[in-house]
Amino acid sequence: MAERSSILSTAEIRKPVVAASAVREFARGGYHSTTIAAVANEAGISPAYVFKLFPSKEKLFVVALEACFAQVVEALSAGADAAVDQSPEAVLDAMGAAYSDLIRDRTLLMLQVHAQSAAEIPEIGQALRNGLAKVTAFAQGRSGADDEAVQHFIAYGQLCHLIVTARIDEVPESWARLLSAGIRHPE
Amino acid sequence: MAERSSILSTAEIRKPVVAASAVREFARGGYHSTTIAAVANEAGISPAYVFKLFPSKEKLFVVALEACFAQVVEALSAGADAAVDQSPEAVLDAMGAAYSDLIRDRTLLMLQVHAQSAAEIPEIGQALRNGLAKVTAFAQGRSGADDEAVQHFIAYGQLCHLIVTARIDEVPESWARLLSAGIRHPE
DNA sequence: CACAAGAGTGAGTGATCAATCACTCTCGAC
DNA sequence: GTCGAGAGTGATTGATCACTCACTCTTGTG
Repeated sequence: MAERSSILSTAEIRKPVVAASAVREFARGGYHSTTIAAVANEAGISPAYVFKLFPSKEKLFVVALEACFAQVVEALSAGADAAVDQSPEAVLDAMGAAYSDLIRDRTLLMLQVHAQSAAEIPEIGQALRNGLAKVTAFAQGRSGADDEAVQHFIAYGQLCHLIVTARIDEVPESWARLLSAGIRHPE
Repeated sequence: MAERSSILSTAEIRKPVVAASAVREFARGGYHSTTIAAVANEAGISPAYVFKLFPSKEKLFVVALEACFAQVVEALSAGADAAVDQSPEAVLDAMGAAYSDLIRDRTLLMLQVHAQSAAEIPEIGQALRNGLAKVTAFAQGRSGADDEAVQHFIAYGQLCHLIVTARIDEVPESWARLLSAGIRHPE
């Protein structure tokens, strides 16, 4: 086989791959009801090896959440670059559209919701705050919008999370259409 | 002892009491990591008797969530009655203040967040949609505000949930102050 | 008193799961 | 070729938990 293609051991190379599996599985089941065996299975390795790569389930969730927020910031950044013009309003708008695209498959959105629910676990709460700090600071710094506009951006992001997790966009009643108005839906 | 003080059996009388214990315990731990034993303990009965009163953990959670949303609507109603005037803006504003008061102790808010995380369980998802339908329809009907204002009301309620669950209001950094600006905090 | 019906529980049971351990296998360096 | 380090796993373990069952206790009624 090719020589070790860098200074990374194969274990170090595998970590992000397993983390990606963890993102998907934790997004499906949440922290408490997702098993290490499920993540291992998704990654094609044995459960025992997951614990060789990560010290605990908690830490694995934290790594998955960090990967999630990194992808979110990356998507916002790409969206901002593609804005029709670089005014604060246009950039925030483009970021919103990019986020809508990103969460089309629900995975990254669900993981954030599950993290919120598990935030009483100190390391998870801290990882959640770190992620939100990155997203909020990036949205403000990149767009140059004022505080109020950024707060509005995040608030409607949270509304979007509610709509998707509760599948409100599949409800035809008027209260549901009211909540979903102007929000892009998955699929 | 006094005669059966109505047509209700003592089991029927106990159900709402146990449901209130379930609200508190599920709010603390979420659906998956809260045990029936914890709820039973909080209610001062045996775990076995919880299953005499409710058929399953799932159903108990649903009943707790229904109780939660009933209290929310009740609080919004009382808040609306106390509005400085009955214009849509003033009524929505008063409802927001009443909601802030209601969730001061985090319990009802956390339960909603945990319900969102457990919404993949069909009965819980349905109960969540039912609760949101009641809250949204009530907010619109009672205030008479237009769709956009009601959507804004719910979106900022969700932002409030994020701030409280992640304890963002305890973070002194600027991104956190930006998100928390103008939102009332617990305690 | 007798007894029926409901209130309430103690002691399980079977399943599940995070975490561990003792192992085997591969492969590059000498 | 042999040695050692890292990759990777199967088999367990100890704990937890939803749910069940067989049982006792109480109380109101005839």
